Amino acid sequence: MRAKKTNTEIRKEQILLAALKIIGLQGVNALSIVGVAEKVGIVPSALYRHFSSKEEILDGILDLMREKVLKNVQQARLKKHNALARLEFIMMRHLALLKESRALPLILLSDAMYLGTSARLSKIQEILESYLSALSAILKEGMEEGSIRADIVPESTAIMFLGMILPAAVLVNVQAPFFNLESHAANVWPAFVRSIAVIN
Amino acid sequence: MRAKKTNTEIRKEQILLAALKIIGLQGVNALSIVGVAEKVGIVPSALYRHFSSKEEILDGILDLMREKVLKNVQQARLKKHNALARLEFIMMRHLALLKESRALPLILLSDAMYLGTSARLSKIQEILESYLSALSAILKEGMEEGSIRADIVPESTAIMFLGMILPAAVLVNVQAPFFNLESHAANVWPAFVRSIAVIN
DNA sequence: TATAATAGTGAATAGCGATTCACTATTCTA
DNA sequence: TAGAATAGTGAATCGCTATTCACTATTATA
Repeated sequence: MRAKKTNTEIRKEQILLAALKIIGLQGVNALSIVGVAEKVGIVPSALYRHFSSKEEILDGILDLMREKVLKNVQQARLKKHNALARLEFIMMRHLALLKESRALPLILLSDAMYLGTSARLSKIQEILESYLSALSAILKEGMEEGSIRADIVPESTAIMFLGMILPAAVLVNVQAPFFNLESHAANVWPAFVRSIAVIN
Repeated sequence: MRAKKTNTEIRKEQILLAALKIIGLQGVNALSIVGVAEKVGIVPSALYRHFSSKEEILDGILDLMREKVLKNVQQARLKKHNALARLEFIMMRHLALLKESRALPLILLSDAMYLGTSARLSKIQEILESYLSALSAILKEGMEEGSIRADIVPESTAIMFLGMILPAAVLVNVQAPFFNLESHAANVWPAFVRSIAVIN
């Protein structure tokens, strides 16, 4: 049966979401045009009405990811009002993101992603850099506030912050249901605080 | 011209090393039988005299990686005699490993790896688990020694330790020559120590 | 409502990559 | 040194996947 004719804007969204689901379940390499089309409910060739190539779909997914990640950072700024609270908020949100879909880490870690066009590599660079520099900015503010030690290196500390999330992502992938994100967060956060906070 | 007839044991090694180089340069997905055969200097079909399938090559590579990683841990036990020194040694060795070849992280993070056979998934689980439990063991010893705080959770701390290395691996891949592993180590290690060491 | 624009279809193509196989050359060993 | 193993070769196959295209159905618009 023929699929209902649907506006490109909507189909584009559907396609990206379908692709995201597939990636979350089976990784970037398992992403195929046929698979995506099936999930959307159209025929593979119809997909080319909305995206001119598979590459373009991957680019679109990266844009989605950028939004999700940076939105968390903005939210932290709005909802929390000191450096440590903001960082904790971001950490919790990111771990939650992991639970919701494994797609994000699979994408950022996939060789398929940064071995494609060089345009895609720079897109990934940009996402990582803006994320890390947002973290650095929060850290610097904390240093000025006096809540964060003056002798840390913000850039490296931002990477350590990532270090609470990335390994969790890997373990979620590998140990599947046995790895407990909540207790990971509960154990790891105080240790991180200890290494950067000023002692009262 | 015909390749010299060479003993299987030697060829197996050559094949695994060639595969490793390709992975380090271009990722797991770029690994092809043709590519490996070319690098070894034989014809693709000849490869099947030594490995019955591509899967078997991937398995072989995992075994290599297990050795490399666990050797570092053993060396640490031999050469250093307290928990913190051992951990620092392992960290430095692993960062050095990253410089030598980007293959290891690309393998452990590749969806291609753990979306293959379930046998391979359990192999990866085993490597990760034995690595993490070796770290935990060192941490526990440190707690008994009195050099490491009694209120940390060894298992989570082991994951945080990984958190110094994994993000570095990603940044090496993404930012290529601009990311400085040495200064990363220099900045990150004292912060880690601060979060786990007993203050004198 | 006529018609232009838009979206969907199915068949065909093209290329790549893993694997098989019959055959040949080389090495080992009895 | 003869013959059995062993390793290498090139051609062929097979399946998978992205992409194209001519055609059709549907929607929007003038």
